[in-house]
Amino acid sequence: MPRVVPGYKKQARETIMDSASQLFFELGYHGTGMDDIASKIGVTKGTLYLYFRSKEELLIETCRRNMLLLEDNLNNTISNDFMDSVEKFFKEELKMPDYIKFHWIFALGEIKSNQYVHKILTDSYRKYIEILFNKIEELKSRGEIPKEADSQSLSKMLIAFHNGILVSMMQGLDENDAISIFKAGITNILNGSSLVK
Amino acid sequence: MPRVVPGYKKQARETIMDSASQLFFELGYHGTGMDDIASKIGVTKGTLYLYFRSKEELLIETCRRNMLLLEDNLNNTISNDFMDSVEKFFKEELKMPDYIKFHWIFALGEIKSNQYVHKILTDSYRKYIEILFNKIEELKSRGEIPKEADSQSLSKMLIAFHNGILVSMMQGLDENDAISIFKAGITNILNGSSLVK
Amino acid sequence: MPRVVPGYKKQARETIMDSASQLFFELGYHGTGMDDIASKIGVTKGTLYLYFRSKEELLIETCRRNMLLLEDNLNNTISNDFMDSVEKFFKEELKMPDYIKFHWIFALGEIKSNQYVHKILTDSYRKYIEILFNKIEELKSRGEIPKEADSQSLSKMLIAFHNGILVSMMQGLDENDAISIFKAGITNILNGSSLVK
Amino acid sequence: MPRVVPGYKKQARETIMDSASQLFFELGYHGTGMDDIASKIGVTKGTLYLYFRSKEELLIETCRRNMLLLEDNLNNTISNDFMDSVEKFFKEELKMPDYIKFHWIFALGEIKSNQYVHKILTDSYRKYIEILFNKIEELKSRGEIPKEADSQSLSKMLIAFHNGILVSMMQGLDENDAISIFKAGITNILNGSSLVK
DNA sequence: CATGAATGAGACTTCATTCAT
DNA sequence: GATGAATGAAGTCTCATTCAT
Repeated sequence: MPRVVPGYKKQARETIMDSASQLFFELGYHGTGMDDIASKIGVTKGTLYLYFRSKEELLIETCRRNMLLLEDNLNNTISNDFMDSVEKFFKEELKMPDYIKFHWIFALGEIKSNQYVHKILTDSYRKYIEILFNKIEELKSRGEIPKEADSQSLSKMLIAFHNGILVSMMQGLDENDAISIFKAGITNILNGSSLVK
Repeated sequence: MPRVVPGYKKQARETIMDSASQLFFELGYHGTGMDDIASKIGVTKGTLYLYFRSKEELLIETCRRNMLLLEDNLNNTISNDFMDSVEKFFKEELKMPDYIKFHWIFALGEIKSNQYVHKILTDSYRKYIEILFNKIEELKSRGEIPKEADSQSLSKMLIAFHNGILVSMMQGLDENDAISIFKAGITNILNGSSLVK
Repeated sequence: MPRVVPGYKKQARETIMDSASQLFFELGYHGTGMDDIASKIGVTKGTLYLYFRSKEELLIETCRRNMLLLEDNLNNTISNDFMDSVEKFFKEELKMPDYIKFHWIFALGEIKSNQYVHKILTDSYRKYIEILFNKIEELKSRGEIPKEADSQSLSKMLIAFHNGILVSMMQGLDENDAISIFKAGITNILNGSSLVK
Repeated sequence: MPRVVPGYKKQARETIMDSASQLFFELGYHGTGMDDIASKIGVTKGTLYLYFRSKEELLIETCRRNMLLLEDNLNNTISNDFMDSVEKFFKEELKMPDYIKFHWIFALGEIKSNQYVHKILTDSYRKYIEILFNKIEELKSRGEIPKEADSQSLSKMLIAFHNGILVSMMQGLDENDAISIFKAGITNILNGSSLVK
């Protein structure tokens, strides 16, 4: 690890979190040793403790960072042309490495046993709802979605559908299928939006 | 534990799998000790090894059994009136204890590191697709769904949406919301089915 | 196990000791489980405790019995024609199953940690010396061995040589070689007996 | 344990092997716990695993090292005056701690159940034969042993006799007796060597 | 007489964490 | 800042022994 560099500490933390992310995703949190994380980036175990107080802190920080990366993608890609931007959003997401884009699926395994992970995931869920809610309201005001539609419910449906597709990918759904049913599903959900009371 | 009872051994295995299921779900696979599983049902560690060769075997058998319980619910509730039965299916599912209905979410955490869990989950995915595919073909033949709809894609969308809702519940979506958006979403997806090429 | 037979209990103990002997020899004392011993003869673990108070008792009794079998062979084969009888003795010994003829080699591994095994082996050593001592004195009185020879030392040499050959067999010496060097060695030792002061 | 010393790791391994050797000899391999080995040298169990991957590796390395120590003694003491050097060899051997000089006797207990121990012991046997064979051929060429003697057989006899005496010592033969019959026996075997066909 | 379910102590091994260097 | 030796608690699994049936 290089040092005496401004922001060095921050960079080192990132490097460690990358390593941890990948391994947590592949081996699970408990299945991953501090040794594994360290040797993957060519340092020794002890070094990790210079940057993170404990393995749990590393988990939490990693979790938080990865959720932010995913949210960033939503914020960066969503635009006025909704259908266009959902496609762009999803394609960008699929370009991310598995250990980022599927990160929250791994994290769900820790949600019951770690209050911090729990908070990160539920907060994130609320944030997604909020972002989509606002977008949908905007679409309503532009007349692209009927005013009677329930924006709350629509947001939740869109999120559920999106997450469900990622889960399906882990169970064998291939990427091209994922993209095509993602677009079709989103369209159907929005088209049928007047039905939601 | 009573003994010298016909089917006793099978019953004992079930008891152990119930205990394991709950704890795996709450603490994660690696976070759960054989001690925990044993003492939850009032026996000692050693006893578990009379019924399962190893902790991994216990994981796999538990996984397999729980997936079957979920599939059973689908098979038992699906009927001619599709919209009626999806509602029934989902309500029955929600009645199951968390450690059963959310079981596969926990299992996803092991999917990368255990080939048997991987197979169970991917096989299950394929089975769900097949069941829904057949049902949809039937609906098509009865004219309830346009013939142009792609049954494969529709099945995958329905599954993704369903799974996504369960994931959302773990992130804070409440049960009543879940039911109402489940019904609405399924309706929308099916109504828009003609759009899927 | 058949029962209601006179001497049944004795017979059952023999059967168990045979099983134990073989396994102790193949897997070592600690490497052998009560389960292994029991299942080899088609009974369950619990049964063994009807015949032996503990695994240690089983070890000791097995040890004692096997040493007696080996001594019996010496007593049965030794006769007036010494050179003839040593050959007969050795050939008979080689016919015994490995777990009997090499038994004491296995037992040496327990000699330091079990006082009873220790006593059995040292007693046996003294008995062998005594038997050979008497035989050699007899040979001396018949003039077949010079009177100046030290019968004690000769006995010890013969025993050492014999045991050393069995040890060599476990290290790869083949049976035919064993027989030929056994005869030659015994001859040489006796021939040179006048040299022992 | 001191550290950051050149060769520290090697030294630590030696210390551990010494501890293991003694305990294996006294309590047997299975009778010895990693705890015992560790606490004898004032470290904790975990430390052992920094130097040996497993208990079995520790056994094998210990076995190998001890056999080498014994071979070294043979190589270091054998010289032109054969009778003189056999005595020196044996006296040096007797000076070694019990857990070294009797090590192979303990190891024989594992020979049937561990292929590596098996190989170490059989290889060692072959090496001893080779060393002695060469020495005897040399003695023949110097006319100290009749040319008709079979060097192979003689080597095997000498080894058997030597090993048999060590076995006898474990069964109660005292050291002085051992030395005197060792010398006498070797002499007799060599003197009678012309008889071996 | 025989079983086999259950035990519980103890085995080997791993691993997050600490700390002297 | 980084190391790596050491720890000790905890994990999985085994096994001699007991006892109700």
